[in-house]
Amino acid sequence: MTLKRNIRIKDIAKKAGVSIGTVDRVLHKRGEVSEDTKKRIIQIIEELDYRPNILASTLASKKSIVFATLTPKASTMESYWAKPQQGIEKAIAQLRQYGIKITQFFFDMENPGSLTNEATRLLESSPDGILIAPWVQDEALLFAQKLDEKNIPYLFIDSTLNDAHPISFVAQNSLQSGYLAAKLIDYGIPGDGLILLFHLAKKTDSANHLSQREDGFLKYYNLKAQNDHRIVKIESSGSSEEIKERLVDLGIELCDVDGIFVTNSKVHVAAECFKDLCKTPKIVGYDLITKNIELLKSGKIDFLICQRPEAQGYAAIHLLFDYVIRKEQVKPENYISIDIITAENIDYYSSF
Amino acid sequence: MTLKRNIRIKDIAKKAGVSIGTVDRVLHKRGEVSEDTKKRIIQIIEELDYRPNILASTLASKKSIVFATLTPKASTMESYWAKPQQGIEKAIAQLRQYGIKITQFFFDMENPGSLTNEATRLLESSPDGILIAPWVQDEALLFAQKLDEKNIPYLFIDSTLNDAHPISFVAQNSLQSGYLAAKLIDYGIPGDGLILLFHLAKKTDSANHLSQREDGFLKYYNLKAQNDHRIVKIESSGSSEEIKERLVDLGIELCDVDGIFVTNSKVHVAAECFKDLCKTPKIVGYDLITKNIELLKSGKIDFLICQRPEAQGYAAIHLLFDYVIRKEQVKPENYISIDIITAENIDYYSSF
DNA sequence: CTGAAAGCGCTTACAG
DNA sequence: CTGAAAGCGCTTACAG
Repeated sequence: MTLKRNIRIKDIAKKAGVSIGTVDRVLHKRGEVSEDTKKRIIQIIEELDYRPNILASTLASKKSIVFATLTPKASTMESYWAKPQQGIEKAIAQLRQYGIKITQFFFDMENPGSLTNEATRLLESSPDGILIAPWVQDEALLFAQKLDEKNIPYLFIDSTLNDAHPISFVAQNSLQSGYLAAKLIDYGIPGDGLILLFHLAKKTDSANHLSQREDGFLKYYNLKAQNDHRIVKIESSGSSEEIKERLVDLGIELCDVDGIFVTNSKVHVAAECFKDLCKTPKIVGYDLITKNIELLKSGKIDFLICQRPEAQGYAAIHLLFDYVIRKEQVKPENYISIDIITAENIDYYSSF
Repeated sequence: MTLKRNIRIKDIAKKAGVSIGTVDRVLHKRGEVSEDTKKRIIQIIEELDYRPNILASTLASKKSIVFATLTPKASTMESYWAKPQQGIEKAIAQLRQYGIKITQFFFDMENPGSLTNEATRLLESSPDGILIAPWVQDEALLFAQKLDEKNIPYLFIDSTLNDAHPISFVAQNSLQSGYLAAKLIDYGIPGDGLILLFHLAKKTDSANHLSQREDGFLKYYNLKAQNDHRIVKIESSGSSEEIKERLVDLGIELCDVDGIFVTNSKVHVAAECFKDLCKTPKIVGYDLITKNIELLKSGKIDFLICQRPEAQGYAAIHLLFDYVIRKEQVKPENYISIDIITAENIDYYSSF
C-alpha cells in the first residue's frame, strides 16, 4: 500500500499553472474565473480525485453555522421527549469543534399555537439548518411551507409530513412496528385468543403515528395469524381505573384477556390493570420510559418496542451537518431500527 | 446565551505573560519549564477551562498515527467476520482526515499458528494502537502479554481475555444473550416441551463464547421456566443429514421437538432439518448471515440474536481514537446491545 | 528555561 | 479575471 499523501489545492494550482486563490474560486463556484482556466482546473480536480481537508477548511473559515431545533417540551426528565434531546445535545457537543452553534426551541404539545410562536422566534435567529419534530401536524406543515419558500433546509425527526419538502427525515416505520407487535403477541398465544388494542392518547397527540401502528397490527392478524382471534379496540385517555370500568361496560372479564397491544408509551397504564391477575396476558407496547421499564423488568410487560429516540436526535443533527457543512447528499428517508426490548436485554440497550 | 468564543493557547499565554511555546510545553508535559511558570500556567488553564482545538492540533502536527487490526480472515463476503470489517473500514474512512493510517492483518481461524505469525508482522509496522479479535485464546493471550510488556495499547473486539490488560473491549455479554434466547423460546412454548440445544461448531472456534451462551440458556430454564421441560444437548460440526441421524440415534422424533436453540450462526443447519415438518418448532439462533436471513424471512427461524458486528468494529476503532489521539479515558467494558431480529423488523435493522 | 518563526491546508479580503 | 498575503489555532524545530 503506497502511503499516498492527500493532494492539496496547492497541488492543483501548480498543475494548472494558477494560484490557489483561483482554484478556490472554482471549488466554491464563486465565479470570476475565465471559462477555460475553470475547465482546466475542474479536469485536474477530477483527475486527482481531490478531497478538501475539512479540518483545515473549517479552521480557516471562521463563519459559524447556526442550527435550530423545534421539538416538544419534555415535561420531566422521564418523559419521552427528553430522549431525542439527549442525542441532540451529544451531537452538539461533538460539533462545537466545527464552529456550529445550535439554538433550541420548544413548543407545548397541549397548545398547538405555541409551535407557531416558537417557529417565529426561531426564524429570527436566521439558522442555516433546522430540525423539526412535526408533532402538531397542521402548524408544523405551515412552518415547513414557510421554510420551503425561504429555502432554508430542514429535517424532520420522529415522523414526517406528506406535503413538506424536508431534506430528509429520521423516524421509525410505524406501520411495520405495529406489524411486529402483532407478531410478538401472536407468537406467545398459540391458540385462539382475546386481544385488546389500546389507544391511550389525547386527540392532540400525533394521531397519524398511532393509527399507523394500529393498521400494522391489524394487517398482521389479517395476513398471518393462524387462529381465530377476537380483537377489541379501546380508546381512552384516562387512568387504569377508568379503563377497568370500560372493560366492565364492554362485558370483558380481565381474566379472559390473552393479549394486549398499546399503541404508545402509555402501556404502563394498561399493564397496571392486569398486573395482579392469576394469569397475566401477553403485553406489548412502546418506549423505555421509567414506568414501562419497571413493569418490563417485573414481568408485567413482555415486550417494549423502542425507536431509539436518542439515536434519532443524534443522527438528525449529523444529517444536517452532512448536508449543510459537508454539502453531501443525504438519504431522503432514514428509518430507524425497530428494536425489541425485554427484561433480559434491557440492561444492555444503551443509547450508544 | 453568550456566544463565548473558545479560548486559545494564545489567550493563556497572554494572561500568563509568556509565549505560546511555553504554554504548549506545559500542555504536552514536555518539561523545560520552570516550576513556578508551570504552576501559573496550569492554574490559568484550569481557570479558563481550556479545551484544545483538535482540528488545529491535528492539522499542525503532521505526524501520522498508525493503528493495526488483527482479526479472523472472512472466507467469503457472507461470513461473519466480513461484518466487523465493514465497521472498521467505515471508521477508517472517517478518520483518514485526522491523518490516521490503519493496517489490517488477518489470521486463519483453522490454523492457530497463523495468529502468531500475523502478530509478528503486525508489530513490524510499530503501530500506536491495536485492535484484536482474540478468537484463538492461547495465541491471542501470548500476543496480548507481549503488548503489555511493550506498553502498546490494544483493545479487544467480539470477546475478551481474562489475563490480558486491554484498554477496553467491545463485545456482547454471551451469558445474557443465551438467557434471552431461552426467554424467547419459553415465551413461545406455554406448556411442557422438548427443547434441543445445539453446539454446531468445531473445536477451534471460540469455545468460551458458546459455552457461556449455553450457560445463560440453562440458567433461564433453571430460574424462570414455568413448566417441566426436557432439554437435550447435541454437539456436531456436520451437515443437516448428520444431525438428523444423530437425532434418530437419540430416539428423538423430529415432530416431537418444540424448541431449538443453536449457540451460533450455524442455526441454519439445524433449521434445515425441521423446515418441511407439519409443525415446526420454535427456533432461535445467532447472527444475520445470508442463510439465516432467508430462513428467518420464510418463517423457518423465529428469532436471530444479533451482536451488531459492524457497530462493534466501528466503535472499537473510535475507542482507540479516543484513547490514543484524544487521550481520553475510555470505559473498560463496552457491552453491545443484544438485538432481537425477526422477519418483521429485519428490513429496518441496519448497521447504521 | 524561553521566545520567535515557519508551517499544516484552507479561506478571505484586498490590490491589481 | 487573477495573485499575493494574512490568518484560523496549534506544533515543531531552532536560536538564544
